[in-house]
Amino acid sequence: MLELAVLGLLSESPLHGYELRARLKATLGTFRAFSYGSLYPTLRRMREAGWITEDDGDAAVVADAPALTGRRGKVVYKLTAEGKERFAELLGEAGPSAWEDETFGVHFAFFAKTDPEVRVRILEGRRSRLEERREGVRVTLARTRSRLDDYTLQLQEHGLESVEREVRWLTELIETERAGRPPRPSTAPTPAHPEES
Amino acid sequence: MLELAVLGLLSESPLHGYELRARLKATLGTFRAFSYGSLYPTLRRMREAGWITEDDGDAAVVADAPALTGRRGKVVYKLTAEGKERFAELLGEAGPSAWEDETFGVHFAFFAKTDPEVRVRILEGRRSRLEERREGVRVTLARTRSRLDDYTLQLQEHGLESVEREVRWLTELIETERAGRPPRPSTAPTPAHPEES
DNA sequence: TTCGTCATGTAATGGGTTACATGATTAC
DNA sequence: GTAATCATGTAACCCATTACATGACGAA
Repeated sequence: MLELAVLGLLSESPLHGYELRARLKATLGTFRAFSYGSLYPTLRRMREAGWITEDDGDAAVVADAPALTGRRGKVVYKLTAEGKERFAELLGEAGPSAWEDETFGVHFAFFAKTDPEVRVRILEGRRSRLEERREGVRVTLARTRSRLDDYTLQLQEHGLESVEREVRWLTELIETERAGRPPRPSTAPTPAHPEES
Repeated sequence: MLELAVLGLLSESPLHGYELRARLKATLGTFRAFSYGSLYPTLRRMREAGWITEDDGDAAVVADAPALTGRRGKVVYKLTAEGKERFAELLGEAGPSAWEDETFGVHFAFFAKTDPEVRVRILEGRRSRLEERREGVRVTLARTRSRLDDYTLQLQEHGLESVEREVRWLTELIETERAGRPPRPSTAPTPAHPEES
């Protein structure tokens, strides 16, 4: 998960850990957040796996002081050839590993670099996943509705509506994909000031 | 998490593990699912903690065959006095542990058994949590919008709308709470047949 | 008699989090 | 010179998952 996200971001430009995390936030939005406690170990593992290397960003600039006692300064990472391969491999996956709750957002975030056919298969896979879930909820809801208290019912229905909303979103995206158009976000330019009461 | 859910369900009636999982699904809906691999160990821990006991459901019925070789038949669990206390304690929590993403749904599911004042504080806590997140996204979105590709943008905006939707939902619930009314779900009785194309 | 579903459980593993420790750089 | 924020990292832990193993029971 984090691995894919890191490969994706580094495929655009070399970055150091701290900056990487900021980009992660900007790229994934509400979908997911990662802490340093998982980012740095992941970077180490990826380095050990040979997918990234340290591209000593400003090492030259401070080339006098460091000498002994392990580095001190930004550690800029960049993709290796194997890393690019690995990224391509992950982008090609069009199974559950790409459309489950925890993973879908990250795959979607790199759709611009994903093969159009893979995109459609992932969108469809996610949609049927959600449709299954929706039907499951509808069935148990129909069976248990009368026994549920107001709050539980409220929770069920809010959940159901969320799923239905995402299904509609996916359907639109799939249609757009089939038409070969890019998904132009038609939304207004996001009001700077919230008008919530 | 699972612990609270189990305490909540057992506070209504004694249940065995398998049934417990079905109720979990019915109660939490789209919010969360648990596997047996976490349910059974949790039940064991809770038994060891003294919160639940085995209320040998139909042990009497099959009282001849079992004898040696550890049980075979349903293991029905029920709350102990300590379990009820623990449940009340968890229901009283009105901090982040009740309104974060992973926990909110479970707490909400047992709102019918939660003190009205605690309910409002949890709803408000969750709402400001989401408002923070919304503002965070709005800010980074305003800063990076032009640099984002269509898909990333699409993801951001879908996420933003989801958050806004939940904020509206919470605001309605809070108003209803303040008015002292129960949250009657006004939605139509859920169409049995999906009319998705 | 065999298939589906009800039912209970364990072992290995995974993928993260929190809290902590440390130090460099920038702005006031 | 000190506070904020940039920057890197580790250790302990948590809460779950997957895959597996086992077995009872009812219906075809």
